[in-house]
Amino acid sequence: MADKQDEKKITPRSEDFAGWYNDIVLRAELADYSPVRGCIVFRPDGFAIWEALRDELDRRIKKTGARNAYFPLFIPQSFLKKEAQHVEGFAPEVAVVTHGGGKELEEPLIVRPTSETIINHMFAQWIHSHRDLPLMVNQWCNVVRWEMRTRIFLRTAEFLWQEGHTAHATREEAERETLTMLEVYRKFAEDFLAIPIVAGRKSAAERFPGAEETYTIESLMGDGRALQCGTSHFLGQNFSRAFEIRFLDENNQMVHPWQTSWGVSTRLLGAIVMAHGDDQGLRLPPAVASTQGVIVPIWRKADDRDAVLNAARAALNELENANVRVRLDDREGLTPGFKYNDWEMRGVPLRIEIGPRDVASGEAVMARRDIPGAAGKSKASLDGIAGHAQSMLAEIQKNLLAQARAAMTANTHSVASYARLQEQMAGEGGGGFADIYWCGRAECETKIRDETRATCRAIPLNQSLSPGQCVVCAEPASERALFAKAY
RNA sequence: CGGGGCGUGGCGCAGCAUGGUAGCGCACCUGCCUUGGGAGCAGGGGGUCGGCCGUUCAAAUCGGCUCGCCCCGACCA
Repeated sequence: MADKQDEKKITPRSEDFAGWYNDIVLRAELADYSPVRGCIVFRPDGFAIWEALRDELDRRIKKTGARNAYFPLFIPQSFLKKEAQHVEGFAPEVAVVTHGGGKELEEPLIVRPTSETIINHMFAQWIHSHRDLPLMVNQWCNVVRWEMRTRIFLRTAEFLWQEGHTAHATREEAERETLTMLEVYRKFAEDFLAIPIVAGRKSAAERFPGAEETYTIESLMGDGRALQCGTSHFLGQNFSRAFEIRFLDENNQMVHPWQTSWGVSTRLLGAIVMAHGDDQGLRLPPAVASTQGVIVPIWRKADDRDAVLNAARAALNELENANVRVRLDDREGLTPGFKYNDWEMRGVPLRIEIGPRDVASGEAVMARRDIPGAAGKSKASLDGIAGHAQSMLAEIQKNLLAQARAAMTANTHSVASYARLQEQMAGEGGGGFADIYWCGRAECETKIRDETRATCRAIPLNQSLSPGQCVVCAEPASERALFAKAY
């Protein structure tokens, strides 16, 4: 019997984080492996999360003034080579199409790993005057990067994302745009995905190939490893020079525009799983859950059945009318216990249990996914159930962020010596964030990486600290940086 | 590419040392009975053991080769 139970359970998070993560993704039917190495299938429950996330972010992006467009999947190979750092960064992981229509192509096509090159090629033809600026486009698409090692959602050979590309008349305006989008991402991650974020600058080593500055929203997962959840790049004039984008400014001078690009990907699905999941399975923030609440009817005797189901349907109706995304699990032949476990695995934020006792008392049992076990159960009157559910969902949304933030805070350590840093990063698995003074030099960063496997995740914005000494070389350091082992 | 693990019904595994023609749990189908934390009983269907070659009267089991997957590392969103 114990064996039967164990088989149904997922790998405990504390025992094997990677195994736990894979179990949840597969068992909650978010995604499945595909016949193609490194590529995954997004199953309906997983894709629904992406759709919810995409719809919300799309609204927020459009509010900043960007509009959606679509550029081709294939890019002439020569385009990649136009920007020196860019080609160096991406060439090794690019898929190349050499044949089409039964013939070898005159010039091979690459499958986009990102679209700076082809978009800027088009920008060069669309931008002639300062009146054409700013030009702000965004596209939702797939990209391909031939990664050596893949992890479901976190790093797949093909992934879905949005990439925004903008061109501006002045450096200042482009820099402002970079930070505006970083803030859009930060708020989106925290308010919608309930994932706590550190917003900061990347070190030169971690910068996007071709960018002058890269900013990141970084988070910490349950195993103490950091995950880059989104990036916003200030490209300077690197691409506008490489692709000869020029315009006449107000002074009749021919100049290159200043540019940005920014993106988030389906990696965020992995972030949701890792930031919120527990040993029972997935825990979805109500905002992204396609099913926010599930009603489980319970009856013993046949004559209870109708009364229970009637009450359940009435509740369903009221909740639907209040725009709560709810469903009734009236599957026959399954015990309530099975259904509880099933919906908990799938991450549904709120469960509403209605049995004969509840019908008699005009109540329902509300079970919150964010608080496991009996502690998360309470009663609510069936009359006005929608209001109860809505306020409870709002609390769950807030609480998931609070829980994740508490975990991140508990795993962030201010470290004053190199020995302490090594200690924190020792052993397998993550070590959380090490908040250190760093002089900013690549030598010290490399030393840390080589000796602890931690890398610079972010140099947090808005620091108001007095200068200190680099934990590695003891030279003066004007800023603190967060180092961690990363996904 | 280096290290580790693994390929046997849909899933998880046993069988392999001492070769004899495949078994268990879950899931599935039918019926009865059940439903407040992963129900029970009975009866069913489904695999030729990743692939190839070899040894043998006989291979899931022995030998060789090969393909694939997962995990850890280097690369990266």
